[in-house]
Amino acid sequence: MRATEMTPNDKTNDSTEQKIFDAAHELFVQKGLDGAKMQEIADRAGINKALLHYYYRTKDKLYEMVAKSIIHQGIPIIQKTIESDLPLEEKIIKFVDFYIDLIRRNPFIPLFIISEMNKHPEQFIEKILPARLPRPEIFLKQVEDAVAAGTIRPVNPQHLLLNIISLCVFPFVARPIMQMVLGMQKTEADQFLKQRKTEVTEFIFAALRPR
Amino acid sequence: MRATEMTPNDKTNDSTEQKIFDAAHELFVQKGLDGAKMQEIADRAGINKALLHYYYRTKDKLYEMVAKSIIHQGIPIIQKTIESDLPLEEKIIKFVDFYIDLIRRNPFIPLFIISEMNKHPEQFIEKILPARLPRPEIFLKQVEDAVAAGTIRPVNPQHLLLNIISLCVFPFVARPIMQMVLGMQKTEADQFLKQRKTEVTEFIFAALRPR
DNA sequence: GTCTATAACTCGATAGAC
DNA sequence: GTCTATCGAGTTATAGAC
Repeated sequence: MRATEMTPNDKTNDSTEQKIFDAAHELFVQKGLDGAKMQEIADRAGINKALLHYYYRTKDKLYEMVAKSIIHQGIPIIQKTIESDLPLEEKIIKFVDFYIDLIRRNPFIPLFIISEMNKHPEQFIEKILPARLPRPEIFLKQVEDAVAAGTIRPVNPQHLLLNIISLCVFPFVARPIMQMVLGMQKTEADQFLKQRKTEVTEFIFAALRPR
Repeated sequence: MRATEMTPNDKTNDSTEQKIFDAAHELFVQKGLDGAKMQEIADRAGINKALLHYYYRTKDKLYEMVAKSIIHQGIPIIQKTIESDLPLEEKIIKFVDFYIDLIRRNPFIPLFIISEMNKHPEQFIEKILPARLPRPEIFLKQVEDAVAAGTIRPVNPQHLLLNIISLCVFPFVARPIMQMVLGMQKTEADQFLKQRKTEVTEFIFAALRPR
């Protein structure tokens, strides 16, 4: 009953423990802690309900592991980019590029994080979030400097960061509504979201162009 | 047991029925259909669990009423603005203004809609969404015309609409994460979000300025 | 390690007194 | 209309055989 002993090659490990974890990952992301049922997780993993408890003891513990892995997966790449010492323009391009790629590969993760954090804030902050989150100070300073140097239009650095993230993340989070309002089918929406990278980058740079 | 007979002056009606509705509203918005419990709703309303069923028969029916009222509350104002024949510039200003006001008054609503729509899509589309959603065609056409006339930079109209909505909505949806990453306290975050209206408007117009 | 069976519990819903 | 008491379905969790 060692849930903590992760084998090195996570990806192609089809041990029972891993199968359970993968099934749980899928269902928790889709339905949240309350919506996902242990029976369904067991079914999807192709094993018996009792085994879930054998490997992970409780639903909460299983959830905790899944949520942690989700959070810890995306953070380093964001962190590396935002905290790097690349020049501002390059940094923005890279950030948008990596971030949208990351979300396209895991489109349900942002909504999972946001809504679970709203529903179970204590649990999330205490048990799941890492000690060290990406620190935006370097980026904010770079923006200030660029404003002072006149290479970009005067903007509040924090609002700018928030704008960039909003433009990257929100369309994926609100995808079902977007499809309805813009009258898109699934494939059209896929196509449309694929264009976001260039569209967002252009939009941001246009907004930063000094007068 | 008439849940449909809403008294005209909804707001200052502290009938039992209304108290239940308000408590349910608060909890469903916060925790969603699965997370909210009837016992908790009863407690918050200061009445007994049995009364919930007396007035609203089932949890699903109660949820349906709450969700409908939420959806139907915001739509007309969005619709009026986006479908109006105001000139493009004014329309964008008004849209951002109304939209951010609406969300500031009901900061949990967008996340509620998005996540419930993801978790219970059939129920939401069939029972809760109104027959007629806001139609963006007029707006999209206006953008095309403005691009053709050279009054704004060439942009894809659909992406522009999505950008505007993203900039308005996302910061409120992701507020807890924003607070953590930017290291803000509640009051600071309030203050910061208050600035979004002008910040977003400026950002959009800067991005649309023709070269 | 994996399964069947079942205990223990949560929660939505109902019965019935007042 | 409102309450107490309780039922019954669905879920998490455990016991125990293999």
